[in-house]
Amino acid sequence: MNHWLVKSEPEAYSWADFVREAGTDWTGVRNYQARNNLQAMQPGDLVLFYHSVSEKAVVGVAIVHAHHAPDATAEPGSPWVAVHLRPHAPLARPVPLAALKAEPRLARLGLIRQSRLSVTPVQPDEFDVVLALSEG
DNA sequence: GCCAACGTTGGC
DNA sequence: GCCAACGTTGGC
Repeated sequence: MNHWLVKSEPEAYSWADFVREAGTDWTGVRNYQARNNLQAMQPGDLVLFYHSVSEKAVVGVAIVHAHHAPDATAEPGSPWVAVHLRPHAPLARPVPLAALKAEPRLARLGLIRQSRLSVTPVQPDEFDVVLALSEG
């Protein structure tokens, strides 16, 4: 199983919206590197859900429910894809970006190294560290 | 509000 | 194919 992190501005689409809808097609990604990451997602993969801009914290864990399909919000024939995500569990407490940056074991986290990339892989040990921070 | 990072576009 | 200009994202 692989692990990932997706970003969303909570003003545009929040964890609360996601829970209310009990899942969503993760559409709107228009960057090839991020798209490649969407294409690599498999059902059952766990995905950290990060609120960017106003909150800057990891707030929950989603699970990949269906692997990639053409993004219905993109032009037909375009290369963009979406996966279907469902809520898995909220974090016990949100983990702020500052806490991620302060943790040496997360120094190589994609979110930190490439802050603009909206879909990034997460190593299993990094995933565990984030969960531990939310419980600590 | 500013600015760094970075992707895209288009002229040459 | 190079690179300057420009737009967007997102942290500070």
